[in-house]
Amino acid sequence: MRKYAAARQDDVLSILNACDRPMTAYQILERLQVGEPGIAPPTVYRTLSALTDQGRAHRLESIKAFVPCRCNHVESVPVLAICEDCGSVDEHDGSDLLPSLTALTDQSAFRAQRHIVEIHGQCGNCAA
Amino acid sequence: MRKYAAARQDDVLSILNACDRPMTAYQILERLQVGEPGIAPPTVYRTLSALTDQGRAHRLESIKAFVPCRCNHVESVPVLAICEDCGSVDEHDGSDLLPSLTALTDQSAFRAQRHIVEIHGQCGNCAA
DNA sequence: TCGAGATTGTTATCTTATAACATAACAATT
DNA sequence: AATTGTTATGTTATAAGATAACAATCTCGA
Repeated sequence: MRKYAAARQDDVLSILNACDRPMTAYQILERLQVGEPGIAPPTVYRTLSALTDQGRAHRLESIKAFVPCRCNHVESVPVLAICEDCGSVDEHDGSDLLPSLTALTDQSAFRAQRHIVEIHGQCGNCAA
Repeated sequence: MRKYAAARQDDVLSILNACDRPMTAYQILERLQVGEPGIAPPTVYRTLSALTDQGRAHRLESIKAFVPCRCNHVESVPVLAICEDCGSVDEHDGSDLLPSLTALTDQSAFRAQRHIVEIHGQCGNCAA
């Protein structure tokens, strides 16, 4: 009935990895409930929030969904390209953007902590 | 009872402009209902979606709120800096980011249509 | 004026997310 | 090992955000 956070995080991450599309919190919840019927939304949200804090998963703010991190969790600026046709998501390391971003925020002495960069469009397959 | 889209858009925009913080759709709804009690959520969402399509307002995806555009609606890449302490939002023209962003998406032949750049941190006042 | 098409209003509901509290585990001290 | 304080996890209920589906109204050309 009770499961430690780390184990649950691994479960959720493998659910995310088993899917080639971003998943919403409630889709993940459904999957978890197959094995553990009592799971409730806060458990999923807490787990997802731990995973995103660790950089092991990313939340796609603009579509309210989650993907596993495919970049070794090291980018300072994850860039997520979302295909509006097929729903696939591609992750890039956007560290190169940092100087330009800093130039902008320095204008107003803003101290940046977290960068969100999402791009909507068509992936290579769908645009072809 | 009935009001054309353009007029309603102006109403919503001046509500947004009268507020120095981002507003959620339901906060805007509340304000509208002062003068027009019958207004329902879909009206607000339709109006906001027209405004954001026109570039006259921006949606802050990461905090589910809206701000009026302060940049003459011309930037190809709006950059929104959100202060996590006071909630204020600063808008910048991120057109300079475009070359780097394009370099990333070109790797996978992704065709970008819309860029979302949001930065969380502390504004000049709060960081001081 | 009539009717097709577009716009706007309304109802109801769905999805997403979290507050608030309850319980269980762990750790430190005795 | 019992007591107590602290943190982690589970549970209930509901808040907040968003939209589908349909109804009413307007516009404008024939």
